[in-house]
Amino acid sequence: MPRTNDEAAAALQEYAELFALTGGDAFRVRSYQKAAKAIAGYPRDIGSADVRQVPGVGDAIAKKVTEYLERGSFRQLDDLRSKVPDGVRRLTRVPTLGPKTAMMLFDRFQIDSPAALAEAIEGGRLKGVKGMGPKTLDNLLRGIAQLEAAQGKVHIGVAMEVAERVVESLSEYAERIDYAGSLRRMKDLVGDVDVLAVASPEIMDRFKEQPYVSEVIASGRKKTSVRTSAGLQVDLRVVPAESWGAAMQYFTGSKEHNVAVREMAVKKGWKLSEYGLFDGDTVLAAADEAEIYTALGMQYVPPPMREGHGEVAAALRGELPTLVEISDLKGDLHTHTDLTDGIASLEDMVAAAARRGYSYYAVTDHAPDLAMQRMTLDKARAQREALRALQASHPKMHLLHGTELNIGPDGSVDWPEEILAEFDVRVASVHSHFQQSKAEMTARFIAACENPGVDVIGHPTTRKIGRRGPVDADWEAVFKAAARTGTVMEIDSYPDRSDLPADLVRLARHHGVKFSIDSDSHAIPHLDHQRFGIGIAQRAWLTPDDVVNTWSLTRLRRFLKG
DNA sequence: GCCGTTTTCGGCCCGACTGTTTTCAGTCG
Repeated sequence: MPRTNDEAAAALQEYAELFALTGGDAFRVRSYQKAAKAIAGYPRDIGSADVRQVPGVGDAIAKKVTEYLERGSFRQLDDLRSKVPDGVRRLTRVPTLGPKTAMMLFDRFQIDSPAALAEAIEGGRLKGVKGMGPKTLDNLLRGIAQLEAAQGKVHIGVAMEVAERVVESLSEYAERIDYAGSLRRMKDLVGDVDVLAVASPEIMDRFKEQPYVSEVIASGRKKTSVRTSAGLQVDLRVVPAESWGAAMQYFTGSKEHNVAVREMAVKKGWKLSEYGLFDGDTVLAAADEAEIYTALGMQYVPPPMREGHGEVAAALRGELPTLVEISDLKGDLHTHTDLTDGIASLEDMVAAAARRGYSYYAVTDHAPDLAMQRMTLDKARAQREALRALQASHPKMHLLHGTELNIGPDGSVDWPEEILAEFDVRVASVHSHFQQSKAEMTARFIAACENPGVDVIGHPTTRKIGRRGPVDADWEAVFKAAARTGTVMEIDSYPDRSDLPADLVRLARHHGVKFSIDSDSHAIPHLDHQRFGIGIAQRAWLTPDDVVNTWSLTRLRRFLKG
């Protein structure tokens, strides 16, 4: 993963936001955003490639990026950063609060954080302000509450990038090094990153020197805690080589899982700690994590299952399911191209998918009802022809032409059944009217499931971590409808979506629903995101049989409607 | 600020919803 690209893209995105906040031209804002997106999704490292090759990057942006690569910022960004307090930018994170309102709140009321805004609303300071009626204020308060719910945590995509970077940057100083904690359990929200190392204490100094470290919180011989530039806390612990496995077991958690495992040890008259499994002074297991589970007479419990949801009892009975693995996936059923809001061409996306060794691959660009995408039936059909023509160059991978439909407020989708029948895969997703009542939303999803032209419900809860909460629906009723109609529920692997989340996957599976683990790729690097979807699936104890895109194409086609 | 098979200027992703307004600004996907 080209990290330089992500960082440069983040700087440009920040610049776009600041530029918008200070009343900059909207078309230029869009240019910066477009370039940021293109750089983030560019398959080559812009540190070594010419950034001008990236579509949407011209002379002016290339100059900014070049300066950023040299010194970690650029002049115009520094200027705007000094003009706009950080808190104003944070204000725009509140749903329904955009740049105009944020700037007004700062200029007129010196409000510079979501917390200050909540205080001002509750104190009645904004009563009677033009454009700020009771409903608006109420919505803002709810938005702030939502924001605070995820506070201090980041989604797995951010945490994984930090963790992998820490591990990579320190591996030359360590005999062993790996991340543990909730990230290893593949939780969708991560509060901090735990890294364990077998190394000499000098690794702590090397750690503190890393460019991604913005603040050292605490530092000793055994443990150092830092905050990274992404705002995430990382704890590095040096552990003895002979207790590596026990330390991984202990620091991977969860607390509930560890309590249950330790109880097993106690029942046998043994003791389990981060240093090993002991019978008195005798070491029964310590260096190897799996041996600890074996010594306790149970199956090895994969980290995503370690949540205290009965996995210890199941492992003792030898009844843990065989979890779906990334290598089981035979394809991807939800991806985009630059025909709509993706940034890579059909040819490039298909070629990248082929390199992954898939047996099948569906292109599912947006359907017309999402007006901004300017999709038409003619364009979709032309894309289908182009895809069929590409098939000859990819003899090992079956190309499927799909679409991502929009589920309207009443549950209907973009096209009538006879048009839907032309597509190989029909994903249908909610992209509007997020505020519907629970009853309306439930009826909406059920109607979509009952549509014979809908195969998969895409990113069902429509949440965006840190930005938008899930829609309200009676999921039990929706899943029953999905199971009854043979409608697949998607596990959208895009890390800020992680949707369905694991608890809902578990509920859906209980009702007999099948799943597809899709990347929802909008650029070539996004194809990698399926690993996050696999994490969700494993947390929900899914087996390959539960996941339709582990199946052969023949079985998949038989299962899909129409 | 970017871009070009109407190419160096003049467009650029469009339309709908929400809450407010009395005709529309702001926000979103």
